[in-house]
Amino acid sequence: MVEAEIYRALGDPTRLTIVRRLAAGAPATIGELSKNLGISRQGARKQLQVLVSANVVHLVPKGRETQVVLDPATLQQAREFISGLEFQWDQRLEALKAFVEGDSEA
Amino acid sequence: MVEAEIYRALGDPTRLTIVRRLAAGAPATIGELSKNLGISRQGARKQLQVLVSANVVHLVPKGRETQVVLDPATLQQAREFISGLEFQWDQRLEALKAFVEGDSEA
DNA sequence: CAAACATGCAACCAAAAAGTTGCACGTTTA
DNA sequence: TAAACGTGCAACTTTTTGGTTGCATGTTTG
Repeated sequence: MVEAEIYRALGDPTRLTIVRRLAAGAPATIGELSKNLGISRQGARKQLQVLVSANVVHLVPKGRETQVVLDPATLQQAREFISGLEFQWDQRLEALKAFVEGDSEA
Repeated sequence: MVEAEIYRALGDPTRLTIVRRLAAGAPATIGELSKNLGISRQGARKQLQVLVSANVVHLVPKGRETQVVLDPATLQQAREFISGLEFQWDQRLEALKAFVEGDSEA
């Protein structure tokens, strides 16, 4: 069961920016990621925590700084769930089309 | 540019339930979709509006009732954006792996 | 036409979210 | 070891969100 939590985590401009930067290979310590988001470091940290709670990201403490790492499995899960919706939907359209075109053709 | 709005729309249990039902081929009038969500019809309508604003769904008025239809293009966009993130991330890991294993091998 | 139906809309409320400030604390490094 | 650095955490404020109730309005149908 895919949780709405995953999408909720991605559903905020600040958090999506963070995820984009991580995927693009940006620095990756909490401090670095917190820069240029237009909010305070503590504010950014709270957003980061939302991503952590949704397992979109996880934290790896190293000495005095903490590395932020993307969790590809969660992204995959989110993507596959959407694929599933699309698949079901397509099937419905196919069925409808067949019906309209004359399912019971001579 | 993919908007966080799409994910925000999916990021709520009630709204995700609505989307799931639509994809699965459930009835599809506002009234039908509003049932069994554990909230009032008006409450459900507000959630539906969020999906409409994010283009996850669109409404087709027919007489006194209104049909709710999934917008597959939006789902596709959401899925492809995630694919893009995964792709970038994979590339980074590949590059890192190559480097660690000895990029400059004799 | 009147009743039943499907829906829209605004006002209001409580809870959650987004962000801030202030301060504490372990880790490097000069 | 003192200062600088990277972080964590709690208290607080302001918006946003999720939900409700009440009522108005167009649409079918008996």
